[in-house]
Amino acid sequence: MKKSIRDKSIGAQMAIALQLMKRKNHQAIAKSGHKITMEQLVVLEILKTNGDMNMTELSKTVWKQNANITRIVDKLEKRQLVVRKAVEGDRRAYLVSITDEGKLLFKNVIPIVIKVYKGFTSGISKEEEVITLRVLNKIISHLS
Amino acid sequence: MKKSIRDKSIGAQMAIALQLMKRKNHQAIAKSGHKITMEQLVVLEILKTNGDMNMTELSKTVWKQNANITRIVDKLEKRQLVVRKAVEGDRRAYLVSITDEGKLLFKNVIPIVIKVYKGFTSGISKEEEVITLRVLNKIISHLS
DNA sequence: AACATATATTTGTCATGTCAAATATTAACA
DNA sequence: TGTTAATATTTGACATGACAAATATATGTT
Repeated sequence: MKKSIRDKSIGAQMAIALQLMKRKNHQAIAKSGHKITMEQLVVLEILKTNGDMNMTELSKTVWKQNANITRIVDKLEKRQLVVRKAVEGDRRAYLVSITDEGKLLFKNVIPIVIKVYKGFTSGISKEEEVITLRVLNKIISHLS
Repeated sequence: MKKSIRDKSIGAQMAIALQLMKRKNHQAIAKSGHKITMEQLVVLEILKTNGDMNMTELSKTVWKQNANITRIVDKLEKRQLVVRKAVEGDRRAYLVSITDEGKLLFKNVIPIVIKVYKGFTSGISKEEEVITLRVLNKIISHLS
């Protein structure tokens, strides 16, 4: 058997699995008539559970770069799912805050994503899940 | 503990790990003075190990959509790392073929990627690796 | 042969990712 | 206090991802 960067390495399989996963989620969400990307949904969730945040906190929490968060928040704000609120005492920063509309959309879409998730993780034992998470977290800590 | 689509789910951690991994690879390659993306590198490898392929075969092999492969091959061809060769008997298709220059670049870049890979997968036991691969492959098969 | 259908590939549009550079504002220090 | 350094955020240029529609050519059927 030939070794390769693709063939059966954790990195390679992760890339494939993630891509399929995102595609499936996008499709399920679109089919439901909603219009939001997974990335946007994650930002909504973070704001919903953690409360208002500035851009830097937000980008750290979602592990994305500031530039990307800027654009995601732009789109969410255009649809009034979040708002930027001035921070007194620092005119460089502001807080991003989820709106009621944002919360509602999140509430409607999240069951779709959960259903998809359950679908493709079925048949994975508790032990397998624990070990896989441990491995993923090791990788993350090595990389960050 | 609150459950969430991000918090500690395999999907969420995969997304983070993969992103960091790709970033690290890009950085290491750039630092070495070479100029190629991981996606392009994977296409080169596939062509190198599997021989010439048409676009449809190529996209299936790398699990990407045709549209994306078209653009990746465009860029590789512009740098003469691959060439498109006519297929006799079917003027719709052609074969994509890696050039000597492409092989050389691949040979030079691959050690960098392997080194990065070893770095972030260190401390993962054989058993953990096997189980993680099994889980990833289950997910892939559920999704495809 | 003529027309409909299937296959192979590309193109357009938009969302996200990377990096580097630009802005704006605040903090620090000589 | 004035200049420099640090922070917070955005913008620009480019690569990739998704989907749908457009092209071109082959194939199948009547």
